[in-house]
Amino acid sequence: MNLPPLIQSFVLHFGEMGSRWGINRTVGQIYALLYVSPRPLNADDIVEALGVSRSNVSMGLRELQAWNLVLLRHIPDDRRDHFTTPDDVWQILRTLAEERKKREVDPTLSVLRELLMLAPGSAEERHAQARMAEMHGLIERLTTWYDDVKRLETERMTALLALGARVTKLLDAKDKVVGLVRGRKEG
Amino acid sequence: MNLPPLIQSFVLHFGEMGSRWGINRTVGQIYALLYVSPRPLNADDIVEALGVSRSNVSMGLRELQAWNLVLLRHIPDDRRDHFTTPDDVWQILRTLAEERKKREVDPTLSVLRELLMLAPGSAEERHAQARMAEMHGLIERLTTWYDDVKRLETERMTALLALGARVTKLLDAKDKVVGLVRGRKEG
DNA sequence: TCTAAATTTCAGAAAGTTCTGAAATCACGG
DNA sequence: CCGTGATTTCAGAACTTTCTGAAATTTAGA
Repeated sequence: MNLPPLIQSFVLHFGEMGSRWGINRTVGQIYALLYVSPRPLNADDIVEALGVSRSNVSMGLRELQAWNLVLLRHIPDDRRDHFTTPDDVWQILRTLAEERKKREVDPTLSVLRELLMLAPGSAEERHAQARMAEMHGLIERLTTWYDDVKRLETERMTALLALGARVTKLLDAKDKVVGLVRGRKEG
Repeated sequence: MNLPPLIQSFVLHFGEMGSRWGINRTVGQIYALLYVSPRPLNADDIVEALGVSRSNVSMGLRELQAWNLVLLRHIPDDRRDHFTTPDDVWQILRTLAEERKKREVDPTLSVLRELLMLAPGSAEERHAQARMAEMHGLIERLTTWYDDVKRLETERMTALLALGARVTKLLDAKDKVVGLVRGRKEG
């Protein structure tokens, strides 16, 4: 590996965290490298920077493309494929959330739905099904909320984040106003 | 493995998903089994239900305890340790979020902070640092929001979820009211 | 304190994954 | 439609993780 110290530390950290994030070391390193690079890199640039085999880089880029985390760019007068990460970190976050949901949540949701359709054959199975229903309900609420919120523009998203838990104060205020209006109409 | 079909499907699914969630097959299966079980189980119950070795169950339970995902219970007149999962699925979700943050996010946040303190040695490093700053800013916003929201009681949490993206309408309404009040005071 | 059941530890076997170099395939310019 | 360079595929080597059975340790009651 042959990189400026600051970048090397960042790349190595992403490599180490890779396994916790469900990707392998090389994939993590490739992503990190592309993320901080000021210009698109081709596969050989990555081979040289990280000191791994050409084929490993090829497989890593393939996986990152499957995750929609890198973009293929073409440089004029250069046949080779070049890669970057999207500039907008919010967009990256959205992509990451979307892909993780697809891989880590959706399959479970669909298994739960299937199992909840079956008739329980015993008290034990009836209890199990009740627990599955609780889990299904929770996940469904969360994903519905997520589907809703993911469509917000970045600006509204940040406004929401900045509000934090104070959002519930707003909720209380709304309830009060609604109460007043009702009172006036009905009274 | 010797389980009613409905429960077996659930347990097998959790085993398969385990690797995507950063836990191993046995750990996933143990958790699933405890989650749907109507009463606390001891290690031998789990060995029998899942058909894995006693020591493997011991290690799995150990890991689940490290994740705070199972509770140790004692049954009167029985020396053996028994295990359950918490009843409240919201509590489970909170625990899961907390643990994942601790393992998957916090280390990166602290590495980013460190690297942002260093003086860049070149234009390349300066650019890299700017990218790291963007990432750091995003993660910090998100974790601050999370720290804020995780303290909400379940009821308020569900209210917030139910509102979904409509929460931003509320935000607009608030801005309008604030504007009105300001206008009155100043005008 | 002693005993026996319960639990944990640990070294090595089994299983799974990541990585490489060599060969195959692809695709562009002539 | 050929030659060259870019890219992908793939079998097996290297490495990592998971799992087991045996031995060691812990624990609760006699």
